[in-house]
Amino acid sequence: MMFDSDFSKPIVAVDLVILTVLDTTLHVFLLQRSQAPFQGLPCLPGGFVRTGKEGESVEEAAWRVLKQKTELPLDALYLEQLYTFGSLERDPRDRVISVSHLALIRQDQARYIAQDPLHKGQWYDVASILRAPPSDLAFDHHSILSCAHSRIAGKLEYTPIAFSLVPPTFTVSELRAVHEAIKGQNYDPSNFRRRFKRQLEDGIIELSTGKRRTGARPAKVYRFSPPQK
Amino acid sequence: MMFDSDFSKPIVAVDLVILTVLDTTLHVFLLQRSQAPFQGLPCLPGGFVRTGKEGESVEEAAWRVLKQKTELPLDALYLEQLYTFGSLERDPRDRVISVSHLALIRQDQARYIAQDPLHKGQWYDVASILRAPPSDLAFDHHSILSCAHSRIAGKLEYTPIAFSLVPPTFTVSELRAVHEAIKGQNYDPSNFRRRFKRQLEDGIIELSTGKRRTGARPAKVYRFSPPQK
DNA sequence: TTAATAGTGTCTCTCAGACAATATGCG
DNA sequence: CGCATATTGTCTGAGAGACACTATTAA
Repeated sequence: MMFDSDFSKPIVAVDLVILTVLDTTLHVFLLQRSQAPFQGLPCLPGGFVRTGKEGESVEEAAWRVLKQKTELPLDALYLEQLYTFGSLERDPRDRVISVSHLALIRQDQARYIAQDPLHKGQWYDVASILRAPPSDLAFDHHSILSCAHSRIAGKLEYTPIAFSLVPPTFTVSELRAVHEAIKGQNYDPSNFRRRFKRQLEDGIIELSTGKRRTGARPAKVYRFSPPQK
Repeated sequence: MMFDSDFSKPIVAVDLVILTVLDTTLHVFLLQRSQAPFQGLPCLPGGFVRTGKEGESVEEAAWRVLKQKTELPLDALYLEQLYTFGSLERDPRDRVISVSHLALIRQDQARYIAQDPLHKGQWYDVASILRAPPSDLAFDHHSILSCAHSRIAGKLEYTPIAFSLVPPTFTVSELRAVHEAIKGQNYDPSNFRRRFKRQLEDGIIELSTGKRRTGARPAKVYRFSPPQK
């Protein structure tokens, strides 16, 4: 029977594009490959999907890899599936199909990433990497990163995805800075504020207490409204 | 070495959501399962991704399955990857991860689907199936279909995806009928025409020759502008 | 002639971009 | 005080929805 043949069994992996906004620019978390192929090159954190008795779903695999390779606080993390990369030559060793994922983490939580001495995890500027030759990253990870960047830039327009990249309370400027980091362009503070206010009226956001100073003048602090019952 | 272990090898399949607009409503092409599990239930056409010497990419697998299970004219077909379904229980027999795809075919080409006597391929009304219990389709194919429907409805707003569902030349009404079939709602003919005209001015569409009668009065016929050099 | 669709025009509302103007805190 | 950012307000143009109105054909 077809199911017993190894013929139909490539390896399935998950790869993670973990993004955060550091110092007004979008950054991605990459490890350094400790062995061939692509030894020494940066690569996305990834791992194989487990099957058999200890089997896990693809989504569970993504969470597990996140936990094992980053030590990030999982409850502060946004995760969604991105795209499945399945070309024949993407791994020179063996046939590997990779289900890529997009993960978002707030700047104030991004520090907790483990500094695994073997892999030397590190945050890289996304724009620089995307400008550089694809071969600066291992495997087809340049394509995956590019795909992730397109996805988040697109979703920014019509979903509250930016909220995953900002602290629990935030000023209008802070939220705007996140948008600017992702889109790589500046927004008019006045016009951005107007869109922001609509979300306030819609009950998506609400005023918090206190003020915070990012620029010259302290600004009002907001938070996301708790989910409606 | 990790790569030799069967531990990391689920089966990878592709499943196809093939959509067309028949008689003003959105339809999906389904086969009837000839054996257990889910014997007799409708299911999406699918197949396993080949590895090894005759290996193929995930995308190639999708095209191959399309060819083998439908006999549709491939050059008249739009295809894009949708989402990867990877829960543990989605196939009761074995661990199968499915990379689902969305395919679109014009009504006038949709007739050529093979009537494989074993599987009884057939077009089903999408809205009815989505309204019915998920268990009316085999496996998790109800979820996959639902995902495909969301995708095409979303893309309709900001991409020229509807052009894949209309003949090479078409009237404004015909294009509008496609939009209405996908969204399940009617559009004001006047307002729809205005959006259409903008695409004309932008050079996306151009006037063709002749007229065509769908309603009482023959209408002008348009076509997509050939891609810019 | 009439029914039905093709096609045009208008009014209003929302929203985005550009940009002027005022407010407030810090050094 | 004076600078930088916060915050408010105004003007304009693009585009969507509602809807009135005219044009053209088949029956």
